[in-house]
Amino acid sequence: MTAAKARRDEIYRLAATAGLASVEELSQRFDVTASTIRRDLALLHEQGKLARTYGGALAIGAHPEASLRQRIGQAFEEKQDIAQWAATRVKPGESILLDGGSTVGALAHSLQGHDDLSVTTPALNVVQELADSPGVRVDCLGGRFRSVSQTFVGPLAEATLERMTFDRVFLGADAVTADDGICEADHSQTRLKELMARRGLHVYVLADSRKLGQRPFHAWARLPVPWTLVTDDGADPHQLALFQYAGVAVAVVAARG
Amino acid sequence: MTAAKARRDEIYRLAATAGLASVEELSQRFDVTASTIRRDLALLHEQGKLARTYGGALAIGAHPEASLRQRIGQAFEEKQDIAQWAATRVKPGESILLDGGSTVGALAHSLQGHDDLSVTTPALNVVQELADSPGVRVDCLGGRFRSVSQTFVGPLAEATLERMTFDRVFLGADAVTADDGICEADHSQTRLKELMARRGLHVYVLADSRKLGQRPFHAWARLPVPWTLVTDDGADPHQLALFQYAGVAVAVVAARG
DNA sequence: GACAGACTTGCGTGAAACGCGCAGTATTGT
DNA sequence: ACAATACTGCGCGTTTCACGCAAGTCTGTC
Repeated sequence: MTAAKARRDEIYRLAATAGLASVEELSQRFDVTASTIRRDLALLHEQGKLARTYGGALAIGAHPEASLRQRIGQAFEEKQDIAQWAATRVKPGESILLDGGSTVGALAHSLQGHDDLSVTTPALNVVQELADSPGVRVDCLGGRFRSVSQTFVGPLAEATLERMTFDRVFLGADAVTADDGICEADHSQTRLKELMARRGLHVYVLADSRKLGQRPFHAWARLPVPWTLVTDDGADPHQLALFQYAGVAVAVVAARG
Repeated sequence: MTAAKARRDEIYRLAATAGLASVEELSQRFDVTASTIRRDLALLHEQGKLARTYGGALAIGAHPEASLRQRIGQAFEEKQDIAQWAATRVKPGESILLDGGSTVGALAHSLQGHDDLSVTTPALNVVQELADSPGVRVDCLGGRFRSVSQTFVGPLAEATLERMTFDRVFLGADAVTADDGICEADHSQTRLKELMARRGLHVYVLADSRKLGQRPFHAWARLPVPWTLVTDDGADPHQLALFQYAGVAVAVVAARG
């Protein structure tokens, strides 16, 4: 197999896994020029294996929709790595609670095909990622729908949650600080997150490094220690120290996982 | 509905039908500049309704909503008429419960822009139809997700429902008979429908005429009379008489209403 | 081992498509 | 009637693209 063929196969595999791929990323990953990647994509496009987009390509097959949303945030690779680390925490037979957001969505994607797993979530993207995985039971919380985050919030969600507990809870965040916890745009969102955190034995917050120490909004969800921050190795060591000092367990996931 | 919204709906419909659409074609068809089309596509892309390609857009969700969209194709006009009649029943200030399925989905669409309305539903398509209507509060029941019907079912949905009542309940059906009620493929579905029917003052079953008297499956939801059957004027009079004899109110909607 | 032919790659060029901001117009809500 | 919002067209600079050319690589044969 020539290097070119191998690369095309790999591109196809990557695109099918992640849902989409960019010319830029691919050219860096394989250390070839964008021209070459474009020629590869054109070829794969002719073969009907993937669709061409502006600046990249899109898988046609199984899961275009949800994975597409993951890419909307920028730290795609980091989120993928964080998600994969988190997926290794989950053991068969467990009941877990998955929050919304693209990072947790990536985790849901990684959990496809897992066996004997109960997943509960207030997030539509999680539901759709896992809806057709036979070994995974998915229950969705109801409630008022927030279209910006594609999640359910409010009394209905909270009431449902109060009758459930979980082995592990995975939370997303718009931003997170050591002092104040998770930052969101909306109080209904933070309220639900606090409640979610109280319903689990182990609580993980999945946040790529650019979210650390940011304060873009003014609604906060405080989390009772101990909990675990999962982030990537682009994080500022000083920031991480702040979290550790506050009693938070920190897991740093190396890139290229 | 503004021209812009109508155009975007149409673009979405076109793309979903044809599979893809080009900026050039769309701009000619609607007689607007390419910029406008690009903005439309960007918006639809954000909403996750289609994927952007170089020079156009590509329909996605071949899997997730394909079954639903196929059924939308069937008896489309009739469903539209039935939905519009049903929408006139709904008064401001009411709380209503909307089931899943394409006919009730069409009703949800007709309710866009209504004022001071509380809608509860176990169906994803209803949620998404009404998510951005300011005057409509949408609450979704949680539960186990059935991807074929895009609805939530099971104990969680039932438990939530038991703490609510409604002015009007609008049910869909795979088929409906005067003797046995609503026919569905799945017992979890019929169970939920029975419960839904019990929570409302007025119960309507929206079913186009080809569903009347059919028995494609063997799970049945019995409904306590009185309830109202809403169908189109393609219905066999003998069938309608059977319903009336059983104590069911029958509303026949004339085509092109 | 040398050679020819097919394939692949990087680079440069011009064209196409893109996003963005601005200003004018239409629509909506009060 | 008025203000706020949404929409549209246009112009701008930028990004991505397709294509051609020359250099480099791989493959099979003599």
